[in-house]
Amino acid sequence: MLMPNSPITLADVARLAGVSKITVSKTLNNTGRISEGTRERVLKAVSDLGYVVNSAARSLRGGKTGVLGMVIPELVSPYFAEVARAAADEASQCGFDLGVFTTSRDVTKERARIGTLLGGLADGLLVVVPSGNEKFLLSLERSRAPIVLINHFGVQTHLPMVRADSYLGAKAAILHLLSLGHRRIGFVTGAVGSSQAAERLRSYREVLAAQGLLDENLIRQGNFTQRGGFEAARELLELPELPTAIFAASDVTAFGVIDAIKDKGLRVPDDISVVGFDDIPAASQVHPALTTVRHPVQAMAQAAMQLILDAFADKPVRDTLIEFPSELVIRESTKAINL
Amino acid sequence: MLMPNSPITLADVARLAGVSKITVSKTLNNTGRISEGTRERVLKAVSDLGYVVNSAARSLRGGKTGVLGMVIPELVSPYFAEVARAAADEASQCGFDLGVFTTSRDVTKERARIGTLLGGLADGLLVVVPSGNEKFLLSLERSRAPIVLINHFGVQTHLPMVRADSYLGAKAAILHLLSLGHRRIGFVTGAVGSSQAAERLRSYREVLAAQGLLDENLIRQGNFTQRGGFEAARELLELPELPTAIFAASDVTAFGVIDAIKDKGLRVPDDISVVGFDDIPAASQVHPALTTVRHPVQAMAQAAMQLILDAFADKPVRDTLIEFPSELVIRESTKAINL
DNA sequence: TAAATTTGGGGTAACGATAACCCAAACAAA
DNA sequence: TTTGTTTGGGTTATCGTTACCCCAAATTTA
Repeated sequence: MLMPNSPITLADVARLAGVSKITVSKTLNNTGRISEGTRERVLKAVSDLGYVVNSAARSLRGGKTGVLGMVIPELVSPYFAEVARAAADEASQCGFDLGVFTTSRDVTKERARIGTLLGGLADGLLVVVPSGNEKFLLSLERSRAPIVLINHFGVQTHLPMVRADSYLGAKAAILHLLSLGHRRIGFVTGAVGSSQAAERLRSYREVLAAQGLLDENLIRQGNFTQRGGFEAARELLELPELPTAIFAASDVTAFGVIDAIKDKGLRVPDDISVVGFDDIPAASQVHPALTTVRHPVQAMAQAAMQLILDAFADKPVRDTLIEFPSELVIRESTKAINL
Repeated sequence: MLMPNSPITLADVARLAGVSKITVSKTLNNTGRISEGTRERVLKAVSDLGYVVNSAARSLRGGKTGVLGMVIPELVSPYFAEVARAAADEASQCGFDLGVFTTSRDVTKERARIGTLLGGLADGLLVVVPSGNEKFLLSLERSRAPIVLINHFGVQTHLPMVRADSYLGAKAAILHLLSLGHRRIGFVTGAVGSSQAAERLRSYREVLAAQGLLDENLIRQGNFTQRGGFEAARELLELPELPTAIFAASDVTAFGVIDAIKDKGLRVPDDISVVGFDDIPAASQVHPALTTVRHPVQAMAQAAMQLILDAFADKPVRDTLIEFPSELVIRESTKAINL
């Protein structure tokens, strides 16, 4: 109502309501005894003035801000976006706001961002695949605020972690293709340096090698992008003997693979079956709907939130590792081989 | 090094360095005169202890947190993800961190979130399409922290805004299709209630009506999802006389449309041309690459950041409205009509 | 030599909210 | 009437940082 630059404080509310600051604070936080009449006057004053608590002050005093931070490499990748969404949902359920901060895979930024958040802006932190070195993680372990690592496969740490399995999920996908009669199964890898991508590739190699079906020539480098999948698949499709199925290290990669197959005039799954990984929302919306391996991001987010809450409650969480199995979701992009 | 629960403060650093808190503060902020020797001792102590400034305290004192907040309906939508990415990039360039908060299109949440952020956690706010009512926006206008509205088309406000045009962009797309000889042009709308979707539809109607080509039967309801586009397109493809082109209100919708066309055994663009809207990253990565209307999100983010910086510098920004033209990007999904 | 300036650094208070404690008044019990 | 208890609410101190002001020593200037 007055100056645009006049932040409204407890004192303003107290003055208008004719009580002390403490009474206002107690009213808003439901601590202490307040008579009904006073409570109403206070609430009216709060509403009239449009007062909102200053989280910085509350945090400084030792209280909570009600904000959790999430540090994530990027948002444009559907998988990360989905992880962020799940975490925000869970946080919201638990009465927290989730602020998502991207690092653009830049270690310095990652570190700076986390430092800022820990510096009183957030009550806790969800850190997705930090590339951080050991010293950095050590410094995180010392932090006052609870921290949970998500999908971390790097250096050892005592910080609690939540992970999704990649190895067994990939294995299930390959076994599915084998059971459909496929023998020449191509693979488009994920980005170099991704530990999850490495796990998926390892699984592919081991399962096929065990069957005597491993052909290194059927492995092509992707990068988790659609274009990467497209180009890798195009190479596979120029082989003298075509693969009858292609396993892509991510759903987005699989979309590129499907594009390439269709571009070549072939059909999915009639000519070539395709399996993805992640089960991003789009996977079930494309045509043919994508057979893929689902990372249980919702369950992971739930577990991560629980760890945060446990830490708030001073339960011991150090060295906790919760790993979720991934699950094969069979849709329309895979089919028994044509005889 | 010591207790895990011992946040390190200026006082700790000061003690180790053998100086006062103020000297440490001055050193870190480059204010005041500090001798070279003292500076080095302080910096060493900071590094040894792993000190990070407590942003809450700094904010309370009247300083900046270095964090900007962005409030956005959701993250899973590629368009919003792209807007968030652009904003984060720009913020980063200007030395800020950007925390992204989703509202899940829930007005209460939106309001609560913004309140929290304004309460000392963020120095400024980028608010994307708030569904807020007038009273709420009024309360935002009173805020101490700078706020910029992005793509807001709702109730009037004095808050500075950055927008992307939808009307002219859609017009350019339709004119493009007309110039290619298309006369039966289908339209798949966006979500009900989206002001941008409404603009695009209005443009479609007006341009085609002006040519005497408007056929309400060629308009189908979408919802900005791929499935929505798929189903709407399937309806269009069952018309006795097929459209030769389909304009989708978003790229994601267009992907669904393309799926439906291919599913029907038809080809894009040979049988039916498709145009999207937004130019999300995937648009250029699919095959055929999507002809679409680009929203200049990077430029918008840049303008929004500039407004925030201007507000910091006490320049007047009230009632500023910056509108960016959208731009037709012609790729492979459109083609002259077959004769 | 005395006065003025610079250099380097510290003391104090304040930002806004709240936990812990305290204090009146009103009422009940003995 | 006296003591004890509840009710309703205020006082004080504190979180970590920094703006403002002050002070002592060193150096320069008159």
